[in-house]
Amino acid sequence: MAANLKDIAREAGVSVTTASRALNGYSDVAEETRRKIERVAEALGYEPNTTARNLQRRRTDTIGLILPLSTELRFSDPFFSHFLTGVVEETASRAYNLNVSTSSHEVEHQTYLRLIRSRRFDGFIVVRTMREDVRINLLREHDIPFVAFGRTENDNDFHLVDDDGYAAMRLIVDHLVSLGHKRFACVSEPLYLTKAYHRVQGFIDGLRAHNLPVNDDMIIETLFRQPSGQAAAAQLLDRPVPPTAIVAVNDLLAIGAVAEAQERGLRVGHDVSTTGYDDILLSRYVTPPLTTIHQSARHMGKMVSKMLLQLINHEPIEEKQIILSSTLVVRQSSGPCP
Amino acid sequence: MAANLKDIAREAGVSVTTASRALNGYSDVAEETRRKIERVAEALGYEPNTTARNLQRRRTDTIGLILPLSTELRFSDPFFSHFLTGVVEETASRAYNLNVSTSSHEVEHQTYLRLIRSRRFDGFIVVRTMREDVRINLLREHDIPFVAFGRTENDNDFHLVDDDGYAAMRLIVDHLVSLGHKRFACVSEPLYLTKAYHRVQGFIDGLRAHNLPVNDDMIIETLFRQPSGQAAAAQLLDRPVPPTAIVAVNDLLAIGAVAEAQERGLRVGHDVSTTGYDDILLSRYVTPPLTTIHQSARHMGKMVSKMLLQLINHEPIEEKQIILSSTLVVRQSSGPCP
DNA sequence: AGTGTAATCCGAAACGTTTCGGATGTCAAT
DNA sequence: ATTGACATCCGAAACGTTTCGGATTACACT
Repeated sequence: MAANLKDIAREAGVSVTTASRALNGYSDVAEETRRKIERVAEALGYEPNTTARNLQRRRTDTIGLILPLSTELRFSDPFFSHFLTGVVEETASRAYNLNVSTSSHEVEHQTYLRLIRSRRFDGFIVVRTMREDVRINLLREHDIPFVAFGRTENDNDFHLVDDDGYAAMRLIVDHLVSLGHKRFACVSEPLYLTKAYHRVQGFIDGLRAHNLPVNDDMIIETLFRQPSGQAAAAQLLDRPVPPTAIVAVNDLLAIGAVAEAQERGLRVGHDVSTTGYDDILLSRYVTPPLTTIHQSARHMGKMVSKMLLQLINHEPIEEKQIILSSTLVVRQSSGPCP
Repeated sequence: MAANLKDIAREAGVSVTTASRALNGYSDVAEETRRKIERVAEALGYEPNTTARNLQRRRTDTIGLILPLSTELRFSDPFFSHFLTGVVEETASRAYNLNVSTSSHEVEHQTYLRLIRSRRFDGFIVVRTMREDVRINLLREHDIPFVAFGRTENDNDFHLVDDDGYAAMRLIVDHLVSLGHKRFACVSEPLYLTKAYHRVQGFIDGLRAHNLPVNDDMIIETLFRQPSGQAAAAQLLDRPVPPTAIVAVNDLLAIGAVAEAQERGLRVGHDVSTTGYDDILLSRYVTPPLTTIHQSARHMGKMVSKMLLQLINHEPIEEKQIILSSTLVVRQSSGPCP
């Protein structure tokens, strides 16, 4: 039903070759012939069959983004959906396709192997990097273009964009220390995630820099969202000597912690201070509004995509690694130490 | 570098045909040969080239979802990102690919035409339906499988999933009337969106059912997010006889309205009542928590995808149109009429 | 008349897969 | 020896595009 090149060629009285070359702007076709072919193509509603073209060109103009869905689907995370917005905008603006899929953690290795070998994507965006990341190793071995959103623990010799969670967390600690806090706790996502790990390291080194004691039970490693934050806060506040400052590695965890404190009749920002990270929309509207770290998820999504497209098309890339610094936003969830 | 069928065939000492048939489970290949071929395929890390397979099969196992990006990118909308989560889950679980792209409103017609003709997708998910929807007309003309998330104004003879915004809005009005409210206003997204239109109709008919007056200036048509809601509320509260109940067609608009009321020193839930729609995460955590309509975005995303996959694969579909009823969630942003 | 050049055009192969329509060989039954 | 049935294999075409390497023609210049 849909017209193909053969139809055009027949209708215009030329060969398939000439039809193809005319429509692709080659110079060895007469102006008049070209116009004729274009007229026919227009009339028949011709559009090249993407699959056939991809096969011949040995590229798909498609990039893949595989969401790791482990314990909790990371996708409904507000921060991540902004990131994705940036990715979609950038890829669409360069006429690339974005393919979104999921894979559970257990089969991630096979999934990537299958996707790489089936030559479906010209490149990958790797999100939610882990300290030891099998996906990144795989992509490197196969020499497939990719850009990671985040780092791994050691060998970071690949293209990536990340925010400087370590430095940002030190800002948080400095801020709380300046408010007089001395008893700290940290609520973290799983530490196999590089992002969480860096933030916790920043937390620890921040305390050390102020000669404050650091010990293991100050850090609670849990999952990603409010219920986890709330449970962690409950555990902390039950202690004989509870912390006065609870530092969470993301906003949702902080919001859970705030809820727990409030259920116990504590005034957040007075009796206890809590901070988040990401500056999702929510954090401005909760009560009290959350002190947190602002980063532009959408912008990072754009940067990652842009770099990947440059990589795929062998365009020059200024910086192979981009580490963005994020800023502290002080709101009312943090206040002087009681 | 990546092995193809020819490599396998050579290595296993059979023809390409036999290699293909062996790996695709045809019965006319000897058990021993099959095992040999499978061994070779495994050893060479063979995975069929998706593009070549797609070309031959005349299908791509890919569905398209084009985000309309008009005045405000609808994608960072929390409700929508949950919807997308459902879509991703469902498509991935059936080994389909999901392709996400954007198109600005002005060129939507061309974009769809191009995508349809280039045979890139086996089907489409149409989101954010409009009362007159050119995309739907186009897809119908070309006889391409698609499922819409939402209805159009008149001819709805296609596959769709929607929530019953009309009925839900009547629940809202009933609730507010039972609290004694008489002076109403409605803050709406652009009315060319069927969703907004239905909700506003429910609002109007709800008032009529209670013999309350309805007039044009009770309804403010604006954009999608908090700033628009705030501006609309400002306009409403500036009136000589301001409304006591402000009904918004989504949560973000309601949150903007709440902010405006609070900046004027009004106590929301006492001096003025405000309601939202969608029950996004945020609405539970704002102060006061928002009375709203709960719908499961993720579930709807799953249903839309499921129906589309059934449609593509000619599986039986129980219901061509699914209209889900949503439930009222009463929180503290609505209270007795002062 | 022969040569060179430029402008146009096109046949055929290639990308990697699937599948139609046989071909070949074996073996039992006549 | 012939036939039929069955198991196993494969050549070649097809999907729709791009592109390499000429082929053809026209025309100007020796």
